[in-house]
Amino acid sequence: MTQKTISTRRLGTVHRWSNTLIPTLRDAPAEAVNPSHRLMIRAGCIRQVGAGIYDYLPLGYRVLNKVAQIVREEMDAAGATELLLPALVPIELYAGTKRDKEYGELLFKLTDRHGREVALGPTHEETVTELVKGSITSYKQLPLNVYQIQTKFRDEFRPRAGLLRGREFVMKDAYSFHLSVEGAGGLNETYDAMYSAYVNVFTRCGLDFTVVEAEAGPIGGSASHEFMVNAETGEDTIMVCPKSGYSANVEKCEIGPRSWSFEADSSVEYIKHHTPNMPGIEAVAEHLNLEPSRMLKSIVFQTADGGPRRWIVAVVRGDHDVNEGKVRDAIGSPVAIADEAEAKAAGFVIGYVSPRVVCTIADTHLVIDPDATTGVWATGADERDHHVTGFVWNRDLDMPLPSEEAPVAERIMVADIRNAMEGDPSPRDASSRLVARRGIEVGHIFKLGTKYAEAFDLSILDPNQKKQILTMGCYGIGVSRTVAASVEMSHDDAGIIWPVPISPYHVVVTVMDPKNTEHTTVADALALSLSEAGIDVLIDDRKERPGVKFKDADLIGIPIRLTIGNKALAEESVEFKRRRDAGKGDLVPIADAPERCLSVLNNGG
RNA sequence: CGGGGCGUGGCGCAGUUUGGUAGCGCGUUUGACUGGGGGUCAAAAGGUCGCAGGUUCAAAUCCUGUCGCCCCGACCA
Repeated sequence: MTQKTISTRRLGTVHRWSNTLIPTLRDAPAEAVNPSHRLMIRAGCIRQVGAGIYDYLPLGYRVLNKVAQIVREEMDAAGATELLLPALVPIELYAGTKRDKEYGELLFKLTDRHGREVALGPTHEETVTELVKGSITSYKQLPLNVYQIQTKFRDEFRPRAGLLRGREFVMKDAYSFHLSVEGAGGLNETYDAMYSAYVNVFTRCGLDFTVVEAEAGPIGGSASHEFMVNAETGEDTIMVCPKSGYSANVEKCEIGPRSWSFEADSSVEYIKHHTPNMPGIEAVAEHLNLEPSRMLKSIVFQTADGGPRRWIVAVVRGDHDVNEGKVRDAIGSPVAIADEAEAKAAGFVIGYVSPRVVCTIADTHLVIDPDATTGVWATGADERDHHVTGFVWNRDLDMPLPSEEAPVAERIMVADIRNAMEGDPSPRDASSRLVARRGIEVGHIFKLGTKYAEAFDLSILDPNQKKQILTMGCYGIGVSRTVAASVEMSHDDAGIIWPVPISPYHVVVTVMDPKNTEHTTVADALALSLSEAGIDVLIDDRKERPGVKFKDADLIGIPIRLTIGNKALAEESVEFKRRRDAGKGDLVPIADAPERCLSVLNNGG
């Protein structure tokens, strides 16, 4: 008799604590500092192997896989398809886009037995571009969006905070290819689809997050958004307008209109002071006994657009920070901090530069932040070891000054060129002020444009038989970082509190007395019916004291605990407790338990 | 890349100043008692003190070098 095999699928997983590896720790290793790092180690999710290198133990790996699976489903639903790229990438590929230099030390490099140089891929723009170049032959195959979920490598100078900044980490990267930016099949369409997919991913993961406008960064490109998990312990600062909903990375955040003028009391005396070895604002301010906010900070940039070099002196208030991206946007050309030797040769006294250089050094332009206009200032004396006080723009600068009506004068302009700060006017609602919040970047989407396609000459004939360079987008999610971010976002003194969708198990069945067959029988039956409802179950069948099991259950953060003990069994019940509730929970008839679990899990645990 | 700190059983730490045969708590193993929020008692296993060299009769301890790890800053998808 032939036996027919049918495909079956288990809905939920049932594991026994005694059969898996969950080495919980009462104390975290001294070197772990961040909540996610400490708790994930204590909960037996990860172990440190080296700086920025970790083992993923079963518990941690289950969470990682759940996040990855959600990412996968949403990417597939948004029209992207998965593939796998190599971790080992020949160095020539990165040399093609000069990123072997741009990444510099961040790139893990190794030499194989034949002396070839190979990099451990930190990201794969070059690899996919090369792949697509060799495999796409017609514009009819566009648009195309492919992605991979895999380990990436970056030799971070200072890895830290556990999974938040490792040297080896799991990342999803998607790359899209288009004939155009606008229109059907264009970059914008896919970018928007990815944006929605990302919102879905992080919502489904159960995370509290904010989408912010971001700088494109060294990867190149135009528009860019970051997805930030809201957490006090986050490394990134984001600015939010509570009224309009505008939010942006602090590096990108615009500042609303600020009124300004160059009028000031010109009766104050202009005095030169000896300030030996004090190129910094702080020291000078202290020496002259005034606030840094009464000083001007003048940073010398040079244009970096390949054309004839111009000097750009960015002037902000002493307590503010110049934003290079804003300077670039203001003058409409890429800029870089001036080469110190060249700037000195041109006559800049680096460390003691004042706005007056615009009058004395050729090809020099001034960009002034509104907050650095009106008033009487202290600034450099354009002379080594000297500063001046009593600097007044409209008296001490022999050059046409702009006004609010005409913010660009001959070689001087006023523009928003500093980093936003809490309390600054919102750029979207004049009546509102910006608020600063902390976040952890878990996703980033970019419109890359043609940078990589050009570097690899990735072009194709369009319907008009014209050769066209392809336009690209790239979309990353830090999968392992997302896991850590969710712990940063959601934990308490007792341990982790996993969001339901990414929790390693949904229910932990705590068996009070594993030697009591009634206990184990009920536990097994319960686990079975829970798993049939699609619930992942961990049975704590260890011969441990109840206190140990309760503490561990809290530590590893499973959303629901069902306790099986004599007290509840006497009433044909189990004890039901949500992780986020305090106390002992309440009795639920055994037969009703799966229903109850399901309804609580469906409502976010 | 600048500044600081730390390497001693699985984890947390003492011992280093002033050299003298390595200790505590937790955890682990065995037994007994116990049995609903990290229990008690008893017994036991487990460390060439990161590594290498030097000084010394003698080095966890002093000297030199080296490797590793962490924190702050800078930098950074």
